[in-house]
Amino acid sequence: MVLSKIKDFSKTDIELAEIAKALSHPARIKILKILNDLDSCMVGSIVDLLPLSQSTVSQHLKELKRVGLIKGEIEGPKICYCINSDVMENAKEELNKLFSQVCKC
Amino acid sequence: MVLSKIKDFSKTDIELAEIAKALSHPARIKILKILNDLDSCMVGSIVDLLPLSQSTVSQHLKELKRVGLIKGEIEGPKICYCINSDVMENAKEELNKLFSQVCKC
DNA sequence: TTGTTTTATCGTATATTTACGATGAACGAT
DNA sequence: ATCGTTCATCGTAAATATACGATAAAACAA
Repeated sequence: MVLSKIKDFSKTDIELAEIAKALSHPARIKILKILNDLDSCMVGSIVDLLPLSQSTVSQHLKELKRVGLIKGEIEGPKICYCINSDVMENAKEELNKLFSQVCKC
Repeated sequence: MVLSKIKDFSKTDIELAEIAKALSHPARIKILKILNDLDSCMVGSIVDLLPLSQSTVSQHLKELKRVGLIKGEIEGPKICYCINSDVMENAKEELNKLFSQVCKC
Protein backbone atom coordinates (compact mmCIF):
# COMPACT_ATOMS: atom_id res chain seq x y z
CA MET A 1 0.00 0.00 0.00
CA VAL A 2 2.99 2.26 0.62
CA LEU A 3 0.61 5.07 1.59
CA SER A 4 -3.04 5.08 2.49
CA LYS A 5 -5.02 7.44 0.26
CA ILE A 6 -8.04 7.65 2.50
CA LYS A 7 -7.33 11.19 3.69
CA ASP A 8 -7.55 12.34 0.04
CA PHE A 9 -11.31 11.81 0.09
CA SER A 10 -14.04 14.09 1.40
CA LYS A 11 -14.96 14.09 5.06
CA THR A 12 -18.47 12.86 4.35
CA ASP A 13 -17.27 9.99 2.17
CA ILE A 14 -14.77 8.99 4.86
CA GLU A 15 -17.43 9.12 7.57
CA LEU A 16 -19.88 7.05 5.55
CA ALA A 17 -17.17 4.48 4.90
CA GLU A 18 -16.38 4.38 8.62
CA ILE A 19 -19.99 3.63 9.49
CA ALA A 20 -20.10 0.90 6.86
CA LYS A 21 -16.81 -0.55 8.07
CA ALA A 22 -18.20 -0.90 11.58
CA LEU A 23 -21.08 -2.93 10.12
CA SER A 24 -18.88 -4.99 7.83
CA HIS A 25 -18.51 -8.10 10.00
CA PRO A 26 -21.37 -10.48 10.84
CA ALA A 27 -20.22 -10.63 14.46
CA ARG A 28 -20.78 -6.91 14.81
CA ILE A 29 -24.18 -7.10 13.13
CA LYS A 30 -25.17 -9.84 15.55
CA ILE A 31 -23.81 -7.93 18.54
CA LEU A 32 -26.09 -5.00 17.69
CA LYS A 33 -29.08 -7.33 17.49
CA ILE A 34 -28.14 -8.97 20.77
CA LEU A 35 -27.76 -5.62 22.52
CA ASN A 36 -31.23 -4.68 21.37
CA ASP A 37 -32.79 -7.99 22.41
CA LEU A 38 -31.19 -8.60 25.79
CA ASP A 39 -32.08 -6.75 28.94
CA SER A 40 -28.69 -7.52 30.34
CA CYS A 41 -25.90 -6.37 28.06
CA MET A 42 -22.72 -7.38 29.82
CA VAL A 43 -19.93 -8.75 27.74
CA GLY A 44 -20.20 -12.29 29.09
CA SER A 45 -23.75 -12.63 27.83
CA ILE A 46 -22.68 -11.52 24.38
CA VAL A 47 -19.74 -13.90 24.33
CA ASP A 48 -22.09 -16.77 25.20
CA LEU A 49 -24.14 -16.04 22.09
CA LEU A 50 -21.24 -15.78 19.66
CA PRO A 51 -18.91 -18.44 18.24
CA LEU A 52 -15.90 -16.35 19.23
CA SER A 53 -13.54 -16.05 22.16
CA GLN A 54 -13.90 -13.37 24.80
CA SER A 55 -10.91 -11.42 23.53
CA THR A 56 -12.19 -11.42 19.97
CA VAL A 57 -15.62 -10.23 21.06
CA SER A 58 -13.94 -7.49 23.03
CA GLN A 59 -12.18 -6.34 19.86
CA HIS A 60 -15.46 -6.22 17.94
CA LEU A 61 -17.06 -4.23 20.77
CA LYS A 62 -14.13 -1.84 20.61
CA GLU A 63 -14.70 -1.25 16.90
CA LEU A 64 -18.41 -0.55 17.43
CA LYS A 65 -17.55 1.78 20.32
CA ARG A 66 -14.92 3.53 18.19
CA VAL A 67 -17.55 4.81 15.75
CA GLY A 68 -19.99 5.44 18.59
CA LEU A 69 -22.71 2.97 17.61
CA ILE A 70 -22.58 1.49 21.13
CA LYS A 71 -21.52 2.77 24.50
CA GLY A 72 -20.44 1.01 27.69
CA GLU A 73 -21.28 1.82 31.28
CA ILE A 74 -19.20 0.47 34.13
CA GLU A 75 -21.24 -1.42 36.71
CA GLY A 76 -18.83 -2.63 39.30
CA PRO A 77 -16.61 -5.24 37.71
CA LYS A 78 -19.01 -5.57 34.81
CA ILE A 79 -19.62 -3.33 31.85
CA CYS A 80 -23.09 -2.82 30.48
CA TYR A 81 -23.07 -2.15 26.77
CA CYS A 82 -25.97 -0.66 24.91
CA ILE A 83 -26.88 0.85 21.59
CA ASN A 84 -26.21 4.55 21.22
CA SER A 85 -29.51 5.48 19.62
CA ASP A 86 -28.48 8.98 18.59
CA VAL A 87 -25.45 7.78 16.68
CA MET A 88 -27.37 4.87 15.25
CA GLU A 89 -30.08 7.17 13.97
CA ASN A 90 -27.50 9.46 12.44
CA ALA A 91 -25.87 6.47 10.75
CA LYS A 92 -29.24 5.45 9.33
CA GLU A 93 -29.86 8.94 8.00
CA GLU A 94 -26.41 9.29 6.46
CA LEU A 95 -26.73 5.94 4.70
CA ASN A 96 -30.21 6.78 3.45
CA LYS A 97 -28.90 10.10 2.19
CA LEU A 98 -26.27 8.17 0.25
CA PHE A 99 -28.87 5.84 -1.22
CA SER A 100 -31.04 8.75 -2.29
CA GLN A 101 -27.97 10.24 -3.96
CA VAL A 102 -27.01 7.14 -5.90
CA CYS A 103 -30.32 5.49 -6.69
CA LYS A 104 -33.91 6.29 -7.47
CA CYS A 105 -34.98 4.56 -4.30
CA MET B 1 -6.61 -16.03 12.50
CA VAL B 2 -6.12 -19.74 12.05
CA LEU B 3 -9.72 -20.09 10.86
CA SER B 4 -12.31 -17.59 9.74
CA LYS B 5 -15.50 -17.89 11.76
CA ILE B 6 -17.71 -16.01 9.35
CA LYS B 7 -19.55 -19.10 8.15
CA ASP B 8 -20.72 -19.69 11.71
CA PHE B 9 -23.06 -16.71 11.46
CA SER B 10 -26.53 -16.51 9.95
CA LYS B 11 -26.98 -15.97 6.23
CA THR B 12 -28.72 -12.63 6.76
CA ASP B 13 -26.00 -11.32 9.07
CA ILE B 14 -23.35 -12.40 6.55
CA GLU B 15 -25.22 -10.73 3.68
CA LEU B 16 -25.67 -7.49 5.60
CA ALA B 17 -21.98 -7.48 6.45
CA GLU B 18 -21.13 -8.03 2.77
CA ILE B 19 -23.18 -5.02 1.72
CA ALA B 20 -21.54 -2.92 4.41
CA LYS B 21 -18.09 -4.14 3.40
CA ALA B 22 -18.67 -3.01 -0.17
CA LEU B 23 -19.44 0.47 1.19
CA SER B 24 -16.56 0.50 3.66
CA HIS B 25 -14.03 2.46 1.58
CA PRO B 26 -14.41 6.14 0.64
CA ALA B 27 -13.25 5.40 -2.91
CA ARG B 28 -16.21 3.06 -3.39
CA ILE B 29 -18.63 5.58 -1.89
CA LYS B 30 -17.32 8.19 -4.29
CA ILE B 31 -17.48 5.82 -7.26
CA LEU B 32 -21.18 5.27 -6.60
CA LYS B 33 -21.76 9.02 -6.50
CA ILE B 34 -19.75 9.51 -9.69
CA LEU B 35 -21.68 6.78 -11.49
CA ASN B 36 -24.89 8.51 -10.56
CA ASP B 37 -23.70 11.95 -11.60
CA LEU B 38 -21.93 11.22 -14.86
CA ASP B 39 -23.67 10.45 -18.10
CA SER B 40 -20.59 8.62 -19.31
CA CYS B 41 -19.50 5.94 -16.94
CA MET B 42 -16.39 4.45 -18.48
CA VAL B 43 -13.55 3.57 -16.20
CA GLY B 44 -11.24 6.30 -17.45
CA SER B 45 -13.67 9.03 -16.36
CA ILE B 46 -13.85 7.51 -12.90
CA VAL B 47 -10.08 7.22 -12.62
CA ASP B 48 -9.74 10.92 -13.53
CA LEU B 49 -11.93 11.84 -10.57
CA LEU B 50 -10.16 9.70 -7.99
CA PRO B 51 -6.72 10.04 -6.38
CA LEU B 52 -5.93 6.44 -7.25
CA SER B 53 -4.27 4.54 -10.07
CA GLN B 54 -6.23 2.79 -12.79
CA SER B 55 -5.49 -0.66 -11.42
CA THR B 56 -6.59 0.30 -7.93
CA VAL B 57 -9.84 1.79 -9.23
CA SER B 58 -10.39 -1.41 -11.17
CA GLN B 59 -10.11 -3.38 -7.95
CA HIS B 60 -12.66 -1.17 -6.22
CA LEU B 61 -15.03 -1.56 -9.18
CA LYS B 62 -14.58 -5.32 -8.92
CA GLU B 63 -15.61 -5.27 -5.28
CA LEU B 64 -18.73 -3.23 -6.03
CA LYS B 65 -19.54 -5.58 -8.91
CA ARG B 66 -18.97 -8.61 -6.68
CA VAL B 67 -21.88 -7.66 -4.43
CA GLY B 68 -23.93 -6.50 -7.42
CA LEU B 69 -24.24 -2.83 -6.54
CA ILE B 70 -22.92 -1.90 -10.00
CA LYS B 71 -22.84 -3.64 -13.36
CA GLY B 72 -20.66 -3.16 -16.43
CA GLU B 73 -21.60 -3.26 -20.09
CA ILE B 74 -18.99 -3.80 -22.77
CA GLU B 75 -18.98 -1.06 -25.42
CA GLY B 76 -16.20 -1.90 -27.80
CA PRO B 77 -12.91 -1.50 -25.99
CA LYS B 78 -14.64 0.50 -23.27
CA ILE B 79 -16.82 -0.65 -20.42
CA CYS B 80 -19.77 1.38 -19.27
CA TYR B 81 -20.43 0.97 -15.58
CA CYS B 82 -23.66 1.92 -13.92
CA ILE B 83 -25.56 1.51 -10.68
CA ASN B 84 -27.65 -1.62 -10.37
CA SER B 85 -30.78 -0.01 -8.97
CA ASP B 86 -32.49 -3.24 -7.98
CA VAL B 87 -29.58 -4.42 -5.87
CA MET B 88 -29.05 -0.93 -4.49
CA GLU B 89 -32.66 -0.72 -3.40
CA ASN B 90 -32.46 -4.13 -1.80
CA ALA B 91 -29.31 -3.05 0.06
CA LYS B 92 -31.13 0.03 1.31
CA GLU B 93 -34.05 -2.04 2.52
CA GLU B 94 -31.89 -4.63 4.25
CA LEU B 95 -29.92 -1.94 6.05
CA ASN B 96 -33.08 -0.13 7.08
CA LYS B 97 -34.47 -3.42 8.35
CA LEU B 98 -31.37 -3.77 10.48
CA PHE B 99 -31.72 -0.26 11.85
CA SER B 100 -35.36 -0.86 12.74
CA GLN B 101 -34.27 -4.02 14.56
CA VAL B 102 -31.56 -2.38 16.64
CA CYS B 103 -32.85 1.12 17.23
CA LYS B 104 -36.07 3.02 17.78
CA CYS B 105 -35.43 4.93 14.60
C1' DT C 1 -5.32 -9.43 52.26
C1' DT C 2 -6.50 -12.97 49.18
C1' DG C 3 -9.29 -14.77 45.87
C1' DT C 4 -13.02 -14.48 42.25
C1' DT C 5 -15.27 -12.43 38.55
C1' DT C 6 -15.29 -9.57 34.67
C1' DT C 7 -13.37 -7.30 30.85
C1' DA C 8 -9.53 -4.97 28.31
C1' DT C 9 -5.15 -5.29 26.41
C1' DC C 10 -0.84 -7.57 24.80
C1' DG C 11 1.54 -10.59 21.85
C1' DT C 12 1.23 -13.25 17.99
C1' DA C 13 -0.16 -15.75 13.71
C1' DT C 14 -2.65 -15.66 9.61
C1' DA C 15 -5.89 -13.61 6.25
C1' DT C 16 -7.50 -9.89 3.80
C1' DT C 17 -7.33 -5.27 1.96
C1' DT C 18 -5.21 -1.53 -0.27
C1' DA C 19 -2.12 0.25 -3.55
C1' DC C 20 0.98 0.34 -7.46
C1' DG C 21 3.45 -0.76 -11.87
C1' DA C 22 3.71 -4.03 -15.46
C1' DT C 23 1.61 -6.94 -18.46
C1' DG C 24 -2.09 -8.97 -21.16
C1' DA C 25 -6.46 -9.12 -23.70
C1' DA C 26 -10.03 -7.09 -26.52
C1' DC C 27 -11.41 -3.94 -29.76
C1' DG C 28 -11.40 -0.24 -33.29
C1' DA C 29 -8.74 2.38 -36.51
C1' DT C 30 -5.08 2.95 -39.83
C1' DA D 1 -1.19 -6.76 -39.86
C1' DT D 2 0.03 -3.20 -36.72
C1' DC D 3 -0.95 0.44 -33.54
C1' DG D 4 -3.30 2.97 -29.95
C1' DT D 5 -6.92 2.82 -26.50
C1' DT D 6 -9.22 0.79 -22.73
C1' DC D 7 -9.60 -2.05 -19.00
C1' DA D 8 -8.63 -6.40 -16.20
C1' DT D 9 -5.39 -9.18 -14.10
C1' DC D 10 -0.83 -10.48 -12.18
C1' DG D 11 2.79 -9.90 -9.02
C1' DT D 12 4.14 -7.72 -5.08
C1' DA D 13 4.61 -4.82 -0.82
C1' DA D 14 2.68 -2.90 3.10
C1' DA D 15 -1.24 -1.97 6.11
C1' DT D 16 -5.16 -3.54 8.44
C1' DA D 17 -8.38 -6.99 10.23
C1' DT D 18 -9.45 -11.26 12.48
C1' DA D 19 -8.73 -14.65 15.90
C1' DC D 20 -6.75 -16.72 19.98
C1' DG D 21 -4.44 -17.54 24.55
C1' DA D 22 -2.20 -15.25 28.19
C1' DT D 23 -1.96 -11.61 31.12
C1' DA D 24 -3.33 -7.29 33.42
C1' DA D 25 -6.59 -4.31 35.74
C1' DA D 26 -10.62 -3.21 38.38
C1' DA D 27 -14.01 -4.26 41.53
C1' DC D 28 -16.39 -6.92 44.90
C1' DA D 29 -16.47 -10.82 48.32
C1' DA D 30 -14.62 -13.68 51.87
